[in-house]
Amino acid sequence: MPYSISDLAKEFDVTPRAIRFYEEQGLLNPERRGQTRIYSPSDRVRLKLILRGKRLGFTLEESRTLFELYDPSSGNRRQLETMLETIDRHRTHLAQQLHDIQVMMLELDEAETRCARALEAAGSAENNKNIASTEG
Amino acid sequence: MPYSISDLAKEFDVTPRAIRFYEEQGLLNPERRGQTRIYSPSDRVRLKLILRGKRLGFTLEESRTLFELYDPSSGNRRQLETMLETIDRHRTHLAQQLHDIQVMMLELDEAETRCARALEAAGSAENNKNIASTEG
DNA sequence: CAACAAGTTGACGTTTACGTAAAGGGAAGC
DNA sequence: GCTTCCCTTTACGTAAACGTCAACTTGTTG
Repeated sequence: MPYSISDLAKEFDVTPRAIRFYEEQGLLNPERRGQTRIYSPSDRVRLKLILRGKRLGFTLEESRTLFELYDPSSGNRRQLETMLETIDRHRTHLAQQLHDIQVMMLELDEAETRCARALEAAGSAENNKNIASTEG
Repeated sequence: MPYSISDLAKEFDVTPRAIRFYEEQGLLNPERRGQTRIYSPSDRVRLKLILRGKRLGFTLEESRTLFELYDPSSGNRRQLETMLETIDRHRTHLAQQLHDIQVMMLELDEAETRCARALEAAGSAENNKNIASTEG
């Protein structure tokens, strides 16, 4: 059930150095057996969330504040309101990204069409060359 | 119809320094009147695309290669095939992000619920205090 | 027991994407 | 003509997120 640092590194295709760095930044807190880090399944989930955050362009700092949203019981009224604002900001951000992705996907479709057309043209040109050389 | 650097800077909420940097990296090529940069509407669109790329976590380098996809006529067969691969990579990437966003939106909903509950609890506690102090 | 693999802690290096002066040009207004 | 903007280039500084040694400890395997 527990993982070594290289277990996680291999599974998620990151370096042990990166994982240690996330810990240094306060995003992970694995147990230790002596000096050696021992990662629990929940540490593993955390790492997963960190990497998902990275894929969405979040800084490690942002991911860290997102983690705090998982435990709202520890906050006073003021902190809870800040949390709600944070959630709203992230929602807006995600909605913007969602829109960006959809538009870009359409553009990729168009780009693919243009490329395919250009390849076809190049292909037929090459065919002509081949025909010509075959004819010669 | 043309824009100054500060026009664009204001419109897109970036610094002139950033815009000059994008040019330095080969992403923009505005005309000049003397030394002064003059941006056309298409330069403006380019800047927009750069910033959209940034929102999706692309490096400037990646955005630059994406721009090249807009003009496939200038490529030979080998380059066109590379372009198609690039398009496919980006599609996969965007699909992953799309998924990440959807999952995270659900998680934000849950987090909001937890926060609201915690606030409610804190609120009723405060009410009790108020009642107690009103009662005293 | 020697060697090797895998882990550890510094500590400095690197890339990306700008920020931040410094020093100056050119036109517009008083 | 002087000041005030806005623009310019050059150049060094910086934050984030690791990469890359170096030097060392800790099992474990031949």
